[in-house]
Order: sequence, then C-alpha cells, then structure tokens
Amino acid sequence: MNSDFPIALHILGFLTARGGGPLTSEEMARTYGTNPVVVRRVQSKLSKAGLITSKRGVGGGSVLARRPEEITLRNAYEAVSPEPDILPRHPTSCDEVVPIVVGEFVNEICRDAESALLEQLETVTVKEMDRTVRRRIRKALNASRESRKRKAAS
Amino acid sequence: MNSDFPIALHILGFLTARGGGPLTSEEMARTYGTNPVVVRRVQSKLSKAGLITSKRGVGGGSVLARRPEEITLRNAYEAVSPEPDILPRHPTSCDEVVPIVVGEFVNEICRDAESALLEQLETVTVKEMDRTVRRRIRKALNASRESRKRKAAS
DNA sequence: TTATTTGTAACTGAAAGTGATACATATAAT
DNA sequence: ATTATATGTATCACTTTCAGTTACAAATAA
Repeated sequence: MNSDFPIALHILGFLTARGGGPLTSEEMARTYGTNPVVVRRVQSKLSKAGLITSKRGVGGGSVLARRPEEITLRNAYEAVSPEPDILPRHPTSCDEVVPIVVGEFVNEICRDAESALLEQLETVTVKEMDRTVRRRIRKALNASRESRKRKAAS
Repeated sequence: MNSDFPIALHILGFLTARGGGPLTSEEMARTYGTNPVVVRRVQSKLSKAGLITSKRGVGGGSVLARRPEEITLRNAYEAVSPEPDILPRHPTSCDEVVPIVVGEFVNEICRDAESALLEQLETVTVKEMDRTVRRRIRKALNASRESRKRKAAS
C-alpha cells in the first residue's frame, strides 16, 4: 500500500479540524512534512471522488464537500486506491495450469481480506477519526509538558 | 505483498499432491515458470518455520514436515512474512505531532485488517487448499478438452 | 493585470523485488 | 575417496514503484 491513504486521511482530518475555511496544499504539506505536489495529487483524487471541492486562485484551497460525519474511511480508501490493493505479486506469468489456479486461489483470499478491511473502514467516519486523533494529540502534548515539568523540577 | 506467499502455497500444495516423495526446487521452479533460487529462498523460510524439511544431495529435496491437514495457510503466511505486511508507507518522517498520530491511527487500522486476514487463513488447511485446487485444475482441463473437441467438430 | 493556487506532466533518486550466476556445504551413490 | 546432485546464500543486474521536485498551464480573486 502506498502512502496515499494516510495522506488522504490527513487531508480530511485537517479540513475537519479547520471546520469550514479552505486550506491550501502548501499549508497541509508543511504540517505533514512533505511536498505540496504530493498533497495535490491526493487532493485531486479526493475531488474526483466528490469528498472535497477545490478552488484555484487567491483565497483558494480545499474544503469538505460533505459533513465529516457523512464521510467514511472507506470513501477515502476507495478514492485513492480504486483497484484491489492487498493482492500479492506473482512471478513471471506462464501458461501452465497449476500456477495459474494457485495464483487465482491466493488472489481470492486476499480479495476477501480487502473486503473485510473495507467493511471495517465503513464503520468509521471522518468525524470520529478527528475526535480520536485530537484526543491523542492532547494526550501527547500533555505528556511532553509533564516531562518538561519533571525536568524543570529536577 | 511480495510473491513469497503464492510461492509458499505452491510449494506446500505441490508436496501435498506428491504425497511423500521429495521434490527438488528445480522441478517446482520448472512448473511454476521461475528460477530455482527463487523457490529455494521460500523453501528455506518454510524449513525454518518447521513446515517442511529439506535434504541436500542426491535424491534430496523437500517433504512436508507435518500432515497437510495439520498445516494452515496462516502457518504459511507467517513463515514467509513475519512482520506486518499490509501497512501503508508513510512520507518522510517529521517530528510534528499531527502526522505522527494520524500515521499511527492508520497503522492500527491496517494491523486490524491483517489480523482478520490471519484469522481467515487459519481456517483453511493445506489439505483443503489442495482439494480445491485439484478440483479446479480438473475443471480447467475438461474445459480445454471440450473446446478442442468443439474445434475438431466444426 | 497581477498574484495566488490548483492540476498535471516529466524527471530524478531511492527502495524493493525478481531473476540469474556463482560457489560453499551436505549427502547419496559409485 | 570421488563424483554427482541438491540445498543454502551471497551478490549482482534489471525492472518497477514510489516520493519528491521542477516546471508550467489553467483558473480565480483582488
């Protein structure tokens, strides 16, 4: 799996946290520690899937196309990897029957696994992800504040 | 996912079909349409996991270390990919809190998916796979015989 | 008209994977 | 013992994939 899915969730989470105002690929890339074009490539896919809308020019950027409680992580996954993604590679193709049948058997197993993943992703909305991530960020920040306090006290 | 898992299932299925006699990497590679070394690399992992035993020298090769109904596809999967395999990549690491937390969140989701895959693989034995694959091979061969017959008749 | 931002194409460098060659090690047969 | 065979690995070459970058066209607000 490439990094499009994490980037997509980051974009959606970021837009949710912002709550309305448009965000540029530049800003999101800075926070994520990557290049704006990398973000835009994913942005573009999310746009085509109807999850966000993007506007060019001054004051442009992206906003959510639906409310965050109406976007599931499955929507995001399918937007960035439309074709089966958990399939194994197979060695150089040959016309023998046995390896072909075994290969198809393995593919079916992996497709089932991907279906299970999709069903699970469908139960989580971007809104819920946002809440979870925020909670953890608070915890992480508190922890680092605590450790600084301990250091200062010692 | 790399092609080790399909190759592992091919090896195990092949040894099951043979039913006792040792098979060389040379023979299996020929049927699979790949290089003997590629097969041996997977053989080696299956050996270390205790699923097959391999012997060097004249008359050597590999045999199943247990009965095929006592080897699950999960055993094969874990033998060839010990570490989580469905994880997404992440862009260049940075020390910001947000991308780290989002990245961990995504990793957890994918680990859950892999757990589901493993549980499913656990319910299928090499013996059962062998039966399924054999049945399909017979069907495929019959189909091609039928089509030859139709051609001959026309 | 100008500044800004998306949308893409094209290129580079790095990483992973498959396949191949080579050779050491083990083992059975002679 | 010697020889032939097969595994076990190291190493290299080739391909593919991906992240990151540069460059530029198209759109849009000021």
